[in-house]
Amino acid sequence: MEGANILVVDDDKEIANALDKLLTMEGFKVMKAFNGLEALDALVQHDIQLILLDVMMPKLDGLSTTLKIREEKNIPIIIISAKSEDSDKILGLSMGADDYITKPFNPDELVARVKSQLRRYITLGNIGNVTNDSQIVVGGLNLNKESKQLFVYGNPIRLTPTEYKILDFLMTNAGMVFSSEQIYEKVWKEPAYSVENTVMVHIRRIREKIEITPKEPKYLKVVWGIGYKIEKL
Amino acid sequence: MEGANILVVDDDKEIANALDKLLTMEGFKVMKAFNGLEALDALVQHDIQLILLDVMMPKLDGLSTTLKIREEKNIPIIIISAKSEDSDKILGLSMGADDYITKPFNPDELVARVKSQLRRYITLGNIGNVTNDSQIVVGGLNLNKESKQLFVYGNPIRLTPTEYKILDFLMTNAGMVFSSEQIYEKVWKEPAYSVENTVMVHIRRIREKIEITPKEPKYLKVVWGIGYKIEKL
DNA sequence: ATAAATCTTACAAATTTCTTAATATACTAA
DNA sequence: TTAGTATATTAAGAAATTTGTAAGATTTAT
Repeated sequence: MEGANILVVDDDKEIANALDKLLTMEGFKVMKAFNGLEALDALVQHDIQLILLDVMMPKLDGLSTTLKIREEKNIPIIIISAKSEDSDKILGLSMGADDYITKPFNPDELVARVKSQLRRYITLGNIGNVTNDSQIVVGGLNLNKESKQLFVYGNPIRLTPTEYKILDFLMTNAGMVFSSEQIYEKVWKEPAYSVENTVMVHIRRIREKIEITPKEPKYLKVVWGIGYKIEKL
Repeated sequence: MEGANILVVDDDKEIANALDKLLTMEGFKVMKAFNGLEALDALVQHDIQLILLDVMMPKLDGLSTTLKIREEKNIPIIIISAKSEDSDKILGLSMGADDYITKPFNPDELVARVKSQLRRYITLGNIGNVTNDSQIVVGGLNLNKESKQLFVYGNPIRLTPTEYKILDFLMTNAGMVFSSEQIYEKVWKEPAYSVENTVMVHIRRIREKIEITPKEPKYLKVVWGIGYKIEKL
């Protein structure tokens, strides 16, 4: 955690400098940006592990910046703001921020919250360039495209290569429904001449692994909200 | 995220019930406990994804409970407390809590913070029982024991079962050096009768995968600081 | 009740992983 | 340097896993 790169974004240079000093003393490496655009730029240029983001800034404000960042990256964002009204906090958090601190803040509390966020981020093994699209979450399923690893409510499930490819396809197109031919052509990348039930069997095995309960909604046509259908469409 | 199990811990039953109602309305499943001991019990009994924890409670207070939980689990902990003094917040956060909310709280902000924590936790693919020692980091190697996934400088490497077991053993005992017999007995859990070079071959493949450079430090005796030695010890 | 769609099961083919063994290279000590 | 031992490499067959096929069972819709 020592040595983590923190980006401080605030148009008020005094505050930015104060934060810089504070965090540097704690052993972090600090970079500064003075508006949202600069922040976005810094993010692509450098390997940053946490962002402290002011709300009111010229060019691109903190909330919009948060939205932009979340399109790309998943790093912890702490919003710092003079607005202490609850509605602002809620707005900030719902836009993807991880914490919201109001000015004036207690320096020690800020440091504590920074460390808390970093601990979570780092503990979960995600320092680095984890972009948002490196994994797909649908319901209780979480497919990590990097490691080709599936989690079902947190429990790791070992997928065979084809099983992975099928789930990947279905999850990236969650909500849509496909015929087995469509799945076959997408996954095997070759025309499905005969209507074998190869895809079906794979689906069956996937269901078994992720424990689609075979009781209540018998005769399922989907895999947990992920489209799948055998008959022609 | 809908349907996540939340444990509410507060000895004040009115507050506990209010939180229950609030969170249930948001679509969460809520369980209640009325002191720290009950909370710890609930955690082993049920699959809980987030804890809301009061500080002042009989039997085992919130801070001590936080410490206890962190010995075992890594789930998000939000402390709710009447004490709004900064020192308390800092204490709570440094003990491993993920957020700290003071009473009286705005219900919407609380919900927003709960969702924020869950989003982070779930996004990172870790709903469930992620214990703190779920991964080992040695040098550029990062072995996730939960997902049995190896990362070499962030790049995921697919390990076969035996390769995983060997690396797991070597990395959990990083720094120590073992004979191939020792490794064999630990990993295969059966006595190494003959001195085959099975282990050696596996080590070879692991090295190949993690790209131990075969040039410079030729005739290696270690795998990146991880002990391994063939000759008898 | 019948037909179509979906599911289940079992087995054989294909592929991957593991073990063995034979051989090669590097180190160590006399 | 040379013999002896430790470590590496490679190849090939055995074992285990993954994949594809097909035949039959169940569910749904008509």
